[in-house]
Amino acid sequence: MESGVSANSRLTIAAHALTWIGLYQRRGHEVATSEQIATSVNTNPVVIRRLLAELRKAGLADSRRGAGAGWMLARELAAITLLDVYQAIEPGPVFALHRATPDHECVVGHGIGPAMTAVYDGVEAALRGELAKTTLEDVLRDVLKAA
Amino acid sequence: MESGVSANSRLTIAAHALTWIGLYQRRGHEVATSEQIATSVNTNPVVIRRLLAELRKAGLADSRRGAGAGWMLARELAAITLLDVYQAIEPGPVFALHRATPDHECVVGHGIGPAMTAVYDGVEAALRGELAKTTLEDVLRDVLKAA
DNA sequence: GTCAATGTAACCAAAATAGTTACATCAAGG
DNA sequence: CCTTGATGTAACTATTTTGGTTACATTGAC
Repeated sequence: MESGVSANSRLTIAAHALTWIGLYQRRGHEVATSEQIATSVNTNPVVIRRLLAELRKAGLADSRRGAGAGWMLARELAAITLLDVYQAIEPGPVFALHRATPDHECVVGHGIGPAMTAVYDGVEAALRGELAKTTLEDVLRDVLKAA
Repeated sequence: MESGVSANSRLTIAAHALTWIGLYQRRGHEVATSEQIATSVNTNPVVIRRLLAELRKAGLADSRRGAGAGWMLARELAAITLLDVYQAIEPGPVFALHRATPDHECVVGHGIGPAMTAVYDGVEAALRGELAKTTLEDVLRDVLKAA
């Protein structure tokens, strides 16, 4: 999973799930089930459980088992940024180097890796900085505004 | 190809190829063949030709056919930024929305798409801004410095 | 006309993500 | 203490994307 190519829709689904739980709790419910969330996301409950398990590991969500089981937030929506969510799902790098290692005898083949890595590090930093700007509270506000 | 999820290693390969051509031309050669480039990149010449064809469409590279055929730069390395290359290969978005459309009856399912799209637009803009900072001349300088 | 390269279609392989089924496990509450 | 409704997780399948390969028509300087 750590060598994956892209977070793809995982960040969208994760933000959707957490925002859903947050709104549901705000309406007075204790916990949300993976089935309820899956219905809103339009996917399989197992996909939600797997994703929420990763978010729990990162300290963003929590779950209860047994009767009256379900999911809850581990922090307020306002205390969770999209960067937190992004890092919780451990996406692979946005850009990858060569699949097969280039010819090290060649000057370009030898030096291109480090050169591009430096650039890609800057890109990832910019991406993270941008994601850090938005909290799930911001997302929920936008969501309710659109309704 | 325009609905792809990630540029992945394509930006790396494209930058590698163009830098290689630039250095080769700087050493007095007129054109570079896809086979020479493929050797340095360690891939199949067809992969290089396909990629360079996209770069040609974007006005970054040019090719000659017949005897003495091969590839050349359409602009100086210093006049090509990594953003130019990135846009030339038309990568899919870094983040995707839901694969299956979420439940529009649900408030969150209805509003989450636009909310996340706004965020993702900001991320893409930051990413592009970062890529625009580096030219292939910068890349070549780093490459030669590492040698 | 020869020949070495591009141009491009068609296909195959590999990797990652998403979706599905199945079932063990848990814990509240009767 | 046992029923019940949920989580936890493994195993499998399907889909998508990317990269690699083969094959062959086309080009144009010599």
